[in-house]
Amino acid sequence: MSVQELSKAYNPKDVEDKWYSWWESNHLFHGAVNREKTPYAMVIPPPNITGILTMGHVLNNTLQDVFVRWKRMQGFEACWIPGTDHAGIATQNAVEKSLAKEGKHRRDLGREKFIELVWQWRDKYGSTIIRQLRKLGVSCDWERERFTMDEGLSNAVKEVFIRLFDKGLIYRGKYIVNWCPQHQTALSDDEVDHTESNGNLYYIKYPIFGSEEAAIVATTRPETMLGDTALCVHPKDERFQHLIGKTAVLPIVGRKLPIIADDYIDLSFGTGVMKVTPAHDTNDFLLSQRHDLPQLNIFDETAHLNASVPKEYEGMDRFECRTQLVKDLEAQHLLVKIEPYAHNIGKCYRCQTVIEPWLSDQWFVKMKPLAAPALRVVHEGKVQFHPDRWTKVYEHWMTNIRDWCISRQIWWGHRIPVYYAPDGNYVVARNEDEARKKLNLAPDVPIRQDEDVLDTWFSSWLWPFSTLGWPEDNADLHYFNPTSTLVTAPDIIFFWVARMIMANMEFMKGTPGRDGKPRKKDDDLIPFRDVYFTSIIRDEQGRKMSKSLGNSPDPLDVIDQYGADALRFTIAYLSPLGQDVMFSSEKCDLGRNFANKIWNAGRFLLMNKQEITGDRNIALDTMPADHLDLADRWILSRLHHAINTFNTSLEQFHVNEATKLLYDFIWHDFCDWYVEMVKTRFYGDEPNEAKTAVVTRALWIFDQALRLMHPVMPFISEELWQNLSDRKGQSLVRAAFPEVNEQYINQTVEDELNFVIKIVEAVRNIRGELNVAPSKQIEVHVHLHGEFGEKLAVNANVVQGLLNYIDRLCKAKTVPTWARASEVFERPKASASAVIDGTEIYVPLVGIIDLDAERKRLEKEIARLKGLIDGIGKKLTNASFVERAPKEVVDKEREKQKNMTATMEKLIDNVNQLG
RNA sequence: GGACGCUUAGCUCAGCUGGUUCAGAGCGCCGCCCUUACAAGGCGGAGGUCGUAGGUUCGAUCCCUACAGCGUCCA
Repeated sequence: MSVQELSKAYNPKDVEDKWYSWWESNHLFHGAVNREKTPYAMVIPPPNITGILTMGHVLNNTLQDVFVRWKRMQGFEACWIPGTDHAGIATQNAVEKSLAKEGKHRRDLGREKFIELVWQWRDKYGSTIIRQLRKLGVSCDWERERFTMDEGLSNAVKEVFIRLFDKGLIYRGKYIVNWCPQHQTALSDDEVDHTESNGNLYYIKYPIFGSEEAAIVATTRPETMLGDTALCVHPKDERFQHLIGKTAVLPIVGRKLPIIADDYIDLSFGTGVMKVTPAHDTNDFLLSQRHDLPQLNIFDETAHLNASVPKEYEGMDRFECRTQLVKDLEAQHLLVKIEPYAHNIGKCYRCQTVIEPWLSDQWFVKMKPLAAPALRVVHEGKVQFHPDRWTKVYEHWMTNIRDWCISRQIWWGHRIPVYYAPDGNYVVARNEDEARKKLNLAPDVPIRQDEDVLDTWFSSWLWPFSTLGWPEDNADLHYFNPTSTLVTAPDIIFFWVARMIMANMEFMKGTPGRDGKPRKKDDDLIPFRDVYFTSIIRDEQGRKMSKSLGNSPDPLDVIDQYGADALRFTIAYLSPLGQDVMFSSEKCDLGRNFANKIWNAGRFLLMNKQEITGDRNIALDTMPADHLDLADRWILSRLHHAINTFNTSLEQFHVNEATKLLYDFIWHDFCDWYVEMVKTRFYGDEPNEAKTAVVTRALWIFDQALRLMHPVMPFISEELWQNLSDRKGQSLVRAAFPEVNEQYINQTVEDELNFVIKIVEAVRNIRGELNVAPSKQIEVHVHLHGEFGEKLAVNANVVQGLLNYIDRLCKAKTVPTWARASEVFERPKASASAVIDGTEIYVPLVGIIDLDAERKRLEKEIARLKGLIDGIGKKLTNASFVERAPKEVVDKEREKQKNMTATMEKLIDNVNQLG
């Protein structure tokens, strides 16, 4: 492997696709039952087939990949199951839209033909996002890819419906849905656009039965009064205590309405008396359930008034009716006033028709019994949320859980497995034959399957086990479920996370676990142990990234421009646990520059390997332990710190910390200091055998660094790793992750090298501040004093080694002087100076030095020290500090005071010496 | 209206359960350098009374309370 192959700048395009297809074709991401290993499984939050890759997906999937690659390298049997979700309404809309272009409606085709068309659409466009994910480098087990409409997953859905139905947990009932009278379908909440619009607030008189009094009610939708079945006030509202329990008379209609009390009422809105229209307002509907009120539907599916209203309004359009009704109320002097009022109106996001909350027949799941165990496992910490605060949100929702409306009036999705006989009897069955048997129907009697399909979430809540083959019993399911970590966005904590916990706990009961025995305990029934809630990606102005704003950069463009590793690194670096992220593609400079730095560090080491060893292949299995010096021991100590911190950070789900650590370790410790120090030895006069040890060790450490960074930056790390040594077909994907060896962590060594670093920085500061040209060779007198100076001074060889480093890093010639009694020390004239941990350095610069500049520089430092010393002095003269603070703290302050004072005094001497 | 989160350098953010010369990093800015890995780079430097007001403590960016601003979820 020759260095000529490495270009001067890193070019991700040369390496990314190449390695990805190599990894994939070698099945390196595949996980399989392996009793020797502990499984680490994850399921992907299935993106929907209409989607394209967004920055949210980038964050989410980068994090998952970091975790799964890390665990895989640590020797776990890692398995990350990918797949997609059929997204009922969104997909149906996409296909209907293209049909509309041909001037057709789905009803023109009929259900079967239409669904065929959706499948064609799915085959054509449904894998876009999956292809895009590969560009990001994610190590999904593609051999296990699933789709929520697959046969297996469809069977799971059917099985679950039947089991819940048989258990009495699924029922049919009335529910308010978002109804689009134009499309004549229910819409999900997120398909309704809420826009502020200017309407009116109508104040209407409702006479109290058997009294002269009237209650005044404010409403934005007077026409719905025809469906009123009660009036409601707040139980603590003093104004209306006397009305509670009485009866009001509905104007125009004459129906008697009970007056009830409920603390749902907003005391400050309108008059404080609310009309209750259960069939046409969601909150009123819930109120009617609590108070057992009738629910009167006054609209048909096109939002025209039906037969349950007085004859003169029947057949009217809802808005026409409003106008007429207002006129009629006015005529009867029942209209008090009309005020302009701005409020939110829900409109169909496709046709902008005003949504009608509409009462209709729907299927429900009873949630309370399912919620109890799911609440318990989170409460007891068996499933842990990160950040932890989501636990509270979850508990609140779960304790107030409502039944789940699972039916949708669309065609694309899992059709509800309910069959009706002509007499209206119905059964739940896996297919028509079974239904006939259950209903006891002859083959020639017509039978009808329910028209509705199930909510898409009704298939995705089964994801952690349906993807593993359930309801078929198999080893994968036993081994990989429960999975380990789920990474997802917090906005679907209720839709998805909570329901997965419920489903897993309900349906895994009795399934054999890892030990082969039927599962009973909560620990075996949970779907995952940890849930990581990701940040929300915003643009630089803090707005959510959204399709309609068009403010989201296309991740593929970003990858094209910066490389996948740079994007991954940057997004991980920018995403603290639980905080939103302000992203813009320019921020990927950070990751790209880092990748380039890594690349060039590798290039440099390879060049020197070639130079020193004559391009011999070097095995990097073990750390060469010969010819170690302080710098070597230092970088080893730093490396093992880094491994330790990386692991701890990821264990705590602090991915951004792990990422920062990589950056600091590689850029600063390794490149800025270690590599610069190693150059001294590469270009020095040590025997070649020693140089070989040095370069091999540097390569070995770099090899460790590549392993460390691989979970975050898989492409560049693999490329360099392959170049470092002959890997004989092995991949970094499955190489061993570095392990901490405490032996290498050595604080004394770090302190000693930090002493050298501080000297170098002091000399550089002198050069910079006094404008000494970088090319100018200078002399540095180092007068070894103080803790480190005196310790180091014991061994002249060690001192010389360190001074060589200083020479190289400062472009200087150091002159050591010893602070021994026997040595007479003469301070060099006209020198710039500094004091580091008691050791003094002098840079004699006759003729170059600007004495005023040096005086200013020293005085600034003296002033800084004086400020610190004064601060400490104040503390130490404070009797209560000395008495109450722990002794170590007080001692430390005394020590600091002593050292700083000594340093300051030396500097003052130096200023005086300048003349 | 309820719950939660955030506010630190010009910008984006670290600071992980009060005390390390604690006030930091990256970008941007200023100065000097194409020094034989890297100008996507190196070296040096200037920028902040840690949102406001109180409180606890010997000691507060950190803990408590209130307030202001921003944001999310629920109603």
